[in-house]
Amino acid sequence: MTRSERTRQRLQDHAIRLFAERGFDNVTVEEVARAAGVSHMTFFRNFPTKESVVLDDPYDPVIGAAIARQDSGLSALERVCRGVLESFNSLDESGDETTRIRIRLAAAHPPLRARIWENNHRTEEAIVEALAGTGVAPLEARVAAGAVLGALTAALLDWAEDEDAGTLGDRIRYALSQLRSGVVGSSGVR
Amino acid sequence: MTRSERTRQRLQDHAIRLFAERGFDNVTVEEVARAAGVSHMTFFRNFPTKESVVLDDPYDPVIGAAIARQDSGLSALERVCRGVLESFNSLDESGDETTRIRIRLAAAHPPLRARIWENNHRTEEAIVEALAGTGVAPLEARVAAGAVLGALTAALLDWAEDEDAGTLGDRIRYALSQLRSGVVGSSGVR
DNA sequence: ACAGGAAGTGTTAGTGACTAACATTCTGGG
DNA sequence: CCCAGAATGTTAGTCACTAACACTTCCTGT
Repeated sequence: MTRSERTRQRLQDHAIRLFAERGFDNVTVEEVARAAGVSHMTFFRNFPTKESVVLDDPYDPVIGAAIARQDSGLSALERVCRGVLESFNSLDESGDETTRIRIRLAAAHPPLRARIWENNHRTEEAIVEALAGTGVAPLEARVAAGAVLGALTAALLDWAEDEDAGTLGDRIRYALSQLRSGVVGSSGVR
Repeated sequence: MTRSERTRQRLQDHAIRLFAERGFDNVTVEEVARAAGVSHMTFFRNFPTKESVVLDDPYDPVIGAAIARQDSGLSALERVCRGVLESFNSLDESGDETTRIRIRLAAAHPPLRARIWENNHRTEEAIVEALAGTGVAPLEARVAAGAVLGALTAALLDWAEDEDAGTLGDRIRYALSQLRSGVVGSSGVR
């Protein structure tokens, strides 16, 4: 781990800690930087915005690859579901407790919460690209991605705020299984 | 229309115009305010943020009411779909061209695009409340709402950027019909 | 070990979104 | 016409974020 990477890690750790202690809006970037022993310029060289230090995780390539791997005989929606599930299953199930703190911070703060969708948009693009390789139209891919990410994010935020929820993996599996079966229940009607 | 309402309208019109002409980031709040003949303080008394002047539309109560009206024998997902569709059908199909400009502005600008989800979160809460009245659990309601809003928003953004797309209503109907049928296509597998 | 360039960092000064406080003007009902 | 309350302006401030430039630290090849 290079010195620069350690600085970045230190910045993120102190930031999360201070935000959790005193609230996102009551901590300045200057304070975070000082706590990590650097200047505010170093903060911004490592994180483009104050918000990004909380919402920093690059899952997109993994998800894109998993989706591209799905059987092209399945519907776009089903392939996205399965790809997302596989991606999360491959992560450490024990889960980082820090992840929960970070999601909770975001859930409690509307601007942060909104910005989760900047990450989701990148993931959406990765999904569109993965599906385009097997001939799925962009709009169809986008709608499938939007639905799955919408359900997923709802479950994620709910999980973070719910004190005695189970594991994140369980929550995700539940949300996607609901999405998959949700429409079938009405198939006889109209 | 009171004078205050007219000022607000003038602010929004000039803001959208200037943003469309020169880009969101290249217009200051001060300039918008001057164009509307007021000071920046008046701008912020009418709109909480610079971003909110673009993303201002309160559909939530309409959607909530439409969902509450759905047959409780249907799945949560299906009820949300139908409620959203009914709400949009009841709007003027001719559609405001301004709406398109506003969505296009948001689509092209990541921070704005993200903030669409602050509106969506309000809509989600309205949906959860509407479904709670008929005994649907919050998490189930949230997942259904997230999926439908995710698909809907993807279609909306795609529509705004696509020059020769049809009407917004058609686009929405297409997106939701894809969501409804998307899972069924895989019902035979696994 | 050492020169030298690259990469990381600090300082300073600036822009622009947003807020608080208070003085001023305007508006609508009596 | 008058006056209470709402709408607006002025001023001064905080804080996120950026540009420019000087400085220090690290790494590489010899």
